[in-house]
Amino acid sequence: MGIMLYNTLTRQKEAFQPMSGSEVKMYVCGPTVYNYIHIGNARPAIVFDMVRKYLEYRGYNVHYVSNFTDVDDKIIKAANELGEEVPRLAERFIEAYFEDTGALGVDKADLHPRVTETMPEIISFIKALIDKGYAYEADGDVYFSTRSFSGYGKLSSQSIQDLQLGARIEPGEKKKNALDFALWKSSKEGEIAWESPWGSGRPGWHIECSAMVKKYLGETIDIHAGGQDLAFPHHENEMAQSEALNEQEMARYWMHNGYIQIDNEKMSKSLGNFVLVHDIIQKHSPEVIRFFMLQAHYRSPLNFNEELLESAKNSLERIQTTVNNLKHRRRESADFGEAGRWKETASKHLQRFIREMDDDFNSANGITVLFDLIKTANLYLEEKQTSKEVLTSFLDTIREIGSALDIKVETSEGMLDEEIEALMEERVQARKSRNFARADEIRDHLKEQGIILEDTPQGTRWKREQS
RNA sequence: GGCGGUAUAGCCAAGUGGUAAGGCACGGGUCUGCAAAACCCUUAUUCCCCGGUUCGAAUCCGGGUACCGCCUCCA
Repeated sequence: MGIMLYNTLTRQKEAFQPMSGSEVKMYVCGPTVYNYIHIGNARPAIVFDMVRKYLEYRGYNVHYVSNFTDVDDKIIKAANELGEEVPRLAERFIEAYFEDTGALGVDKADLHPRVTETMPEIISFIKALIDKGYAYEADGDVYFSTRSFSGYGKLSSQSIQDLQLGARIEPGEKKKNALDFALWKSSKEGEIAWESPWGSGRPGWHIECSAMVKKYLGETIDIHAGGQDLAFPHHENEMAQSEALNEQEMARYWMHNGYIQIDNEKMSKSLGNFVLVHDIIQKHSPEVIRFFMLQAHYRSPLNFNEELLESAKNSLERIQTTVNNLKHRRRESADFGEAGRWKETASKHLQRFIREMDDDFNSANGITVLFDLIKTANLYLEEKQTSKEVLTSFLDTIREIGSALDIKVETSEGMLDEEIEALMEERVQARKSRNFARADEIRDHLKEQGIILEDTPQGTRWKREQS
């Protein structure tokens, strides 16, 4: 049946059908780089990375572009406060972004265009909008005239009249209509600026994405994604600009992820509950954070706090433990019993996983299937005789699902050093001679070093304790 | 005021007409030299409330309530 996805534009699930065969053009709005990213920024990074990887898993070739807003009011403000040059500050936080999202298992996009490197395209985009009568200059600023674009409001399903009520004109703005928005802003004395036909200034916020999408992916793309709050005004405005100029649909599918809350409250500076990824990964492993995020559907609101992370850690460990136990059993057991009724089990689970994920990237249900498989594998491990073939099918399937979601289903084994191996051997002898005091002493000693021993009918297995 | 989202066990979270997935935590049991891991049992007669439609609703309709978000360059 193929992939179904929820399209914000039509407010329903639709069959996913890219424009050209298996090629998918996907654009995700990236961060404004003036600080470390917080946990709310991490969600779109993670969920759309998941979407991308799942599409690839399903055989699509994804062209993935995500921008950096590396010049805007907030960056200028932050730079002033720190007494740092804008480009240096932006560069610093771009590096931090890659570091943080990389830890969370987010792959780099194929391209990460920056505003400052897209200036010629932005300027000609604006010029073309003025020429077509969709934008006007006012004293060095350029505004998009929302009234001139008939489709304005269709993404957020609001009428111009309703929007008008909430809109206002800030002091100093020279727009004709409160709903108009800046394409180009003239610079103040001493501010970082670029030359343009309207004098020196910098781009407005929304125009960069329109220019970048067109430059790097084309006039129409398949998927345009971002946080829910970007739907209005950011995406609405992007869409208006692009469709006014190109006279064709900007994106076929619009995807928006739900918000993250901290203890059921909005994360905001005034509440002082900002959680930076940079900080939280000092205390909780980034793999757990990714797993936690994917345990909820991407469009649902998601509450975040450390207890929830702790619980997610235990859940993930259940998977890792089973993988470890499967590996141990396959290694230690000389059994090659009949596969029997277990033979098809893993592949059936894999089919279920695909069915769930095909339904609007429901990673929550995908992970449930993984747990069902874990349960089945654990039951199989209770059998006296196990077949290597079945053990391998369980292991391979768990790994396949793990890699489709890019969650960490197995812990790194590392090498045991000689001292530890010697102690384990000594303990085997101690247990044989029923010297349990010594055996327990060794087990406790190793536990202090993060090595956990478990005795099974197939011998002693070990695993490293997770941080 | 306009637009939108969410309300399911102690906690998290699936489930859009067919009789409540899964995970975490808790309790009991099996296994074990003891543990650990695992398995088994137990844990929501019920899905925010009130009406309605239906043979049948957490799921559809009407009306409420609560919380959250957007309309303020905040993902």
